[in-house]
Amino acid sequence: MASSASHRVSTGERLNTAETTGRLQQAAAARGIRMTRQRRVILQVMDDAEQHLDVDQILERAQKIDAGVHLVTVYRTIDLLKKEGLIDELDLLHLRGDRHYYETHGPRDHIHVACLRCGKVREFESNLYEQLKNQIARDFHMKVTVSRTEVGGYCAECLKKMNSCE
Amino acid sequence: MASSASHRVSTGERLNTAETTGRLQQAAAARGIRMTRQRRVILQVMDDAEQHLDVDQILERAQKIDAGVHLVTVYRTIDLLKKEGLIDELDLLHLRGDRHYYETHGPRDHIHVACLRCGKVREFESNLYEQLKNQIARDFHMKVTVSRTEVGGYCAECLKKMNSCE
DNA sequence: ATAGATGCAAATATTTTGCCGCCAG
DNA sequence: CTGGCGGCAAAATATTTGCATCTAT
Repeated sequence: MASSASHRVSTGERLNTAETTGRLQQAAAARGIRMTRQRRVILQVMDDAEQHLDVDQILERAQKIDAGVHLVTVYRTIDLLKKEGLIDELDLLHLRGDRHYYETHGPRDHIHVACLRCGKVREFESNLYEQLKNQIARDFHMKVTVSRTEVGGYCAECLKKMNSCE
Repeated sequence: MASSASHRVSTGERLNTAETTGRLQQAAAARGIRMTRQRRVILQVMDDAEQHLDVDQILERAQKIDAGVHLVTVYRTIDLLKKEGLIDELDLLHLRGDRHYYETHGPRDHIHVACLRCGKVREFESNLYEQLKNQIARDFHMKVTVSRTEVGGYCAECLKKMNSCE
């Protein structure tokens, strides 16, 4: 949908303190995933993303690094990474249509908390969440491998505005 | 679509102990939602559903009651109910493509727990979940209105099979 | 009476697939 | 070398919209 403006696009200048290759790239290499030019770019985009991205954003950023990256390849690479469990898929409660968002799978699960009015999305970690997943695993005797929690509501600022104006 | 057989479709004979009209229908009436023939049917389908349904399943069931229900109307009615907060939308971790599923918004939130191998989906309620949402509301000073948690993994049966065979 | 709902068809949006030439290992 | 990968176009899926007509209130 070519969002055009309002979003800062970092084309990858955030360097980690110790590494030139990001976590995703290393993880992929460790699993023996064939490393092509396009995949390297897409992995770098994901590694450098400061937040979840949708497919078009991934494509856009990838093409800034290397114009020869095709949308289809983004889809195929995302599929691969999803299957390998290296990235997570979100839809943020369909705040903006049925777009999907992706982010690297960090060491700890977090919850996405979205404001239904201003659209701001924040992340939340909690021991309670870990406990909850453990409870499910125990109660159902199952092995939990993925989980996704998205919470919507109205943030403090929007609540204030809604009270004063509306 | 349009699978002729194999699915039991209860065309609405499950009577509640005290009411003839389901909770959704009542809630909709209470909000002054204009009640058309089609909407009545769709609400009944949702009320009678023993589990989450996707759009095609809703259409299929609705048409068994009244053939003159159009897919577009199902979409529009779902939108309406979503906006009114009367139904919840799920995607069950995209287990089966990007289909969306809908269910009436019960008095208490529950978590959907899906087996990634056999596809079985179970529901889970927990006080921990309520606590978690409260924690988010407190920490962010926000009013939480919707939440969705979906957990995936391997159920006890599948774990057994995977150990013995594979 | 009339605002709002529905049906239908066509438009959009999103994701997947077939096929073939190309490249990493 | 060779099997997997990427590009391209086209298909498949999913959802939304314009408009004329109909209907609940």
